[in-house]
Amino acid sequence: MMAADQLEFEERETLFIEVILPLSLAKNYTYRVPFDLNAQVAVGKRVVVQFGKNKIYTALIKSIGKNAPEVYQAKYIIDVVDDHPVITTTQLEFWDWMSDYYLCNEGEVMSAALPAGLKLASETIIVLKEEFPQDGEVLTAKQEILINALKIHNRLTIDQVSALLGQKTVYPIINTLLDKEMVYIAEEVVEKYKPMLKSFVSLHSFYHEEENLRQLFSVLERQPKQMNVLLAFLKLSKQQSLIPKQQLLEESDCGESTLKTLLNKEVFVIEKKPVSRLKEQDDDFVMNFELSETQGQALTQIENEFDQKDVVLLHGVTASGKTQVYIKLIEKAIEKGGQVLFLLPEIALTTQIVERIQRYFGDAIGVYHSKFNNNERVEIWNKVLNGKYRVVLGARSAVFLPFQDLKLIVVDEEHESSYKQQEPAPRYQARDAAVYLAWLHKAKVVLGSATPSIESYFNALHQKYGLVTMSERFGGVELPVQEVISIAEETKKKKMVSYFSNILVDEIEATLKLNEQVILFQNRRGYATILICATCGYAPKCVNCDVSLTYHKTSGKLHCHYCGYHQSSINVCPACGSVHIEQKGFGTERVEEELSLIFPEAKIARLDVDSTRTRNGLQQIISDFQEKKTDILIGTQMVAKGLDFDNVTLIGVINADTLLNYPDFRAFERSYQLLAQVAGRAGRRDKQGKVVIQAYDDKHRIIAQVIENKYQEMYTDEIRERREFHYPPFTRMIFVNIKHKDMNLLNVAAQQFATALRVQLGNRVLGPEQPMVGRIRNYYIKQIIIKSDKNTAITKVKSVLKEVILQFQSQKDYRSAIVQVDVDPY
DNA sequence: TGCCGGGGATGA
DNA sequence: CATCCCCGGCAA
Repeated sequence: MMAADQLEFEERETLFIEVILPLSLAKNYTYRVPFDLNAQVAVGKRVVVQFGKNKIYTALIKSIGKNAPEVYQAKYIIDVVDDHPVITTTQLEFWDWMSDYYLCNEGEVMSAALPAGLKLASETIIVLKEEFPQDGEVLTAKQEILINALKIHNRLTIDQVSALLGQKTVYPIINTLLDKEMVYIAEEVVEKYKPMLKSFVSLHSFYHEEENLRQLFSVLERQPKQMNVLLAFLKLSKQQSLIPKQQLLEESDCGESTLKTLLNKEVFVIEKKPVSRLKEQDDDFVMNFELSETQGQALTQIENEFDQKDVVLLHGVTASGKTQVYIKLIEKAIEKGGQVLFLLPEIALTTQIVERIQRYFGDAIGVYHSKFNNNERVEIWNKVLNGKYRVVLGARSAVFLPFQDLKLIVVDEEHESSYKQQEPAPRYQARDAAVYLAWLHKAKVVLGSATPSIESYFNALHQKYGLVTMSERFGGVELPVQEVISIAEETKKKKMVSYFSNILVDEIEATLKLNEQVILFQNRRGYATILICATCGYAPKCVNCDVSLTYHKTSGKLHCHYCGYHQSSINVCPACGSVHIEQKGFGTERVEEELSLIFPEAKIARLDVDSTRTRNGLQQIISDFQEKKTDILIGTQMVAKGLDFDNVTLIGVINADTLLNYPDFRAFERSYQLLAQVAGRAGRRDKQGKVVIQAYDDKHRIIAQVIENKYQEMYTDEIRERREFHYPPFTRMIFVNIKHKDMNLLNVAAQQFATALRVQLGNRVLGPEQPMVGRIRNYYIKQIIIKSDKNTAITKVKSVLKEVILQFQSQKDYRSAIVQVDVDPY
């Protein structure tokens, strides 16, 4: 028990808190707590602080101390936002690990982890002073514009002013108006999360007295409409405690006006209450199923492995029914009272698997991915925090949710590259992060895939993970018939119609006749990859990046796929004036066009980043295809990722070579996974599917291995090469990208950086070298690769790297260089 | 991240 | 010379 005088002392004690700001800052900052907020501060709560001259942010309390910083005077915090911590201590540990492992700032982790709705930042607004001196003031044209705009809009943000005046520097102008005392500046904190409010109707407390209510009945006898509303209300109130206004109006079949009269008479009162915007699930709907023998065995094996190992790799061929096994595992985990995280590649979250699992687990399940808006994400966050959600289906960022008691993590399609965040920092691999997160919670992990990543399979074979294999397709679904076509030979025999071999065309025709659907895979978007002048060889390039522009016919423009730059297309060569412009290479757009010439009747849709850019584009394309509104779906690798369509019986790969020729040590692994996944989409249930793969290099070993379903053989080949050439999993890789606008300065800087690393790490350091694309968004790029073998402690490598970065950035000339670190860049 | 001040580019 | 833009430094 705390003595009264001690409490007094505590209240008067000055506290200092270390906070994480959601910005890319090298260190955390310390603020001072005013006495009256002492009782409210706690680790994991958010506080409002001023940072910089007048910006206001929400920062997160990381620790609370009693010592004042020695070298500076700490500012006071403005307020404490939360009643209860929104971040658990486990999460803070997880953040710590992430910033440490992936070599980034805690603020960057915080930015990635918190849904935008939980991060408030202030915005500077300019407001007109009410009693500003009228007339008499001589204004410049720009000041005039601004004042006039303010007279209409009352308040403007800095961005709006900037747009209004058409220039970036606006502060000088604003400052002149400040001096004239015509306007003032305010910081407006936008509370980003807004609960959804719904109007509920209740009876005025006066009528809670039975006598009064009886009188009301007699009063309303002559107003049948109002009586209706009252009766409807009483009827509804027997069934439920809260009566939504909307429901009452529907039930009583009356308009707003009748209700309004009753409100004016103070019979009813209206109250607005926050309601969830998440769709509630029917939880009575329980779908029961029995596991097949193979599935049952897999389940038992996984559970047995869990006795020894924390992570189990479930290697199950496509259509082996891994999902049912997951469901049983999830069920058992939540029976024990814990929570479950089910990770899926982003795109798979828009589809059937979600529905299936949602239907099974009812309203104890939450879905979390980037297509949700801010408010919805905050609501999901809170439901995970207070334990209402027992299961969360989510994309990679779901690893940041505030789990209380995680028992199991399932990572489906474990090999998917979309688990790796590329940009911005933290460049984390959600699958690997999940393994660490599970360790924090003492939870178990299942990694599932039909084509496991080389590193996971390696871990399984080397006893780090358990391994469970399902090699039988569920319900005896037959493997698709696969056919490889040599584009070179078919061309020679004149059996190619544009990009399609006769065989593929015939197959498409046959499939459409049966009213079945087709997926065509072409791993390039746009229309033509490049335009090139046949006379002089000139090819239009991006002004910001060192890449050729891709021609998009839909927009009629040349697009840069790296920075988004676009310009109108050319008919005449700007270099030599020739009109012979040739198109080289082709993408999904072109395939779509050519195909519609061959099959003018067929309904064709395209699934790529371009066609799914709009809010519901992706969902629309997928559901149209599912509902058979489209016959043929042409897509980039998006079509391979966890999409299941029952009626698809033909898959065509237009050109497998683009995948195989990709200059990366993972190209073959990726090609195998992609082709196998694409092929796996053909023919489910009772229909045997067909796969047609077109390639110039039709004898490639990867294609043969896909066709013959020889994962192990592919693995053995790959692992041999990885060992020989010192690639992961035999080494760990860290990419250091250094960027600068000045090419010469960059060259010197990168060279020096590499030399500094070599002093301590020797030949583990490779480069600097120019990456495939040597300039993006006007920044030249050099890449240094650190390959550390298994025997070198990676912590040592990282601390050396940190040191070198620090030392590098302390040099005046190099301050403007951007250093980006990517740990495990795959 | 966003603001400030300094220095260089641009232009009437 | 004024105005704008870009860059580097800095914030507790």
